[in-house]
Amino acid sequence: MINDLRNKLAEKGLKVTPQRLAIYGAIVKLNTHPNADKIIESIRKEHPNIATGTVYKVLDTLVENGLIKKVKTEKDVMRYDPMVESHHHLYCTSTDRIEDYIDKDLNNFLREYFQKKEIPNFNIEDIKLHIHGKFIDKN
Amino acid sequence: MINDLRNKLAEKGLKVTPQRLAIYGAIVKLNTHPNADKIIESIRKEHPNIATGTVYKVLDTLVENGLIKKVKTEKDVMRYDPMVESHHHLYCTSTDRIEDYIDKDLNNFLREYFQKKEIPNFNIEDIKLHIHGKFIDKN
DNA sequence: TCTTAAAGGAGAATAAATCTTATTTAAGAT
DNA sequence: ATCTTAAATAAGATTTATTCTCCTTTAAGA
Ligand SMILES: [Mn+2]
Ligand SMILES: [Mn+2]
Ligand SMILES: [Zn+2]
Ligand SMILES: [Zn+2]
Repeated sequence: MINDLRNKLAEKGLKVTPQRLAIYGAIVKLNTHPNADKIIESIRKEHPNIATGTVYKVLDTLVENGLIKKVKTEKDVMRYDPMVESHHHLYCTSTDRIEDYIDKDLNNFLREYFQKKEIPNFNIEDIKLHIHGKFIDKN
Repeated sequence: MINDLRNKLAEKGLKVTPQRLAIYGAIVKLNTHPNADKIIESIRKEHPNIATGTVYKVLDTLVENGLIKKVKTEKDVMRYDPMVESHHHLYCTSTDRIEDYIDKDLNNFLREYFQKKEIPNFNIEDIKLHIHGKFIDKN
């Protein structure tokens, strides 16, 4: 998956740098839709000298090139997602946990639904569900 | 609608202050899911002396008491919504325009859909669609 | 190996939001 | 109508996430 990134960066004419690989690697490894701080914390173990500004810059670059996505939250902090295919999210209403929710059936339904029922004066490009609730696992 | 707020504040044991009325009134009047800055800009015309910190404080209070809602964005800034009944949003992908999307049929479908197809280890409380695309009006 | 534009490091700057403290005020009690 | 008091506000400092500036380093192609 890091090699995927190498290729995608090269394709786009972007330099393959250790910083970019580390940051992308951290987002994938953490697998928790981390924010910049969590990413920095993670990469500093192996690369103690990557600058904070670099992390934000790399995140922007990766987003602009479609290699990661931003995840919206109710807090004043952005989070990042290595899954670039359109999918939905489960938001915990009592913690900051965010998980992926993938549902092809639902996507198909939504596509058909909005093909029939057009929204006046609006051209849909993408639909994401924000599913709010509580995770109920043993811990 | 401002009188609604007076009552709701009183019900909750909160003081009815000019600041709270002005801020809530601005959100309703602007009708554009404004951010704190836009709200401040609007209220300062009539109430030039309301402090910035007060606006944020009041917004928090209103959110905590369910009188307004936060609206998530891809930017590092929170926006606010006077419509507290659960509804969906249209997000413009080229401007910061956000509009309400209300669709009872869709809500009914979603309720049924997720009654049948449960999400493992997750208890749904609310579902919001973020519909991304472009407004196509004449201007 | 050389060249060079792109990228990163360091730290200052900015913008949104929060916090602190003194002052004011809404609202209930007298 | 006045008094009392907890709640709310004003002002401005502070924090936090993010962005910017400027200089140095480096990836990648020649
Ligand atoms: Mn900011
Ligand atoms: Mn911020
Ligand atoms: Zn995701
Ligand atoms: Zn709305």
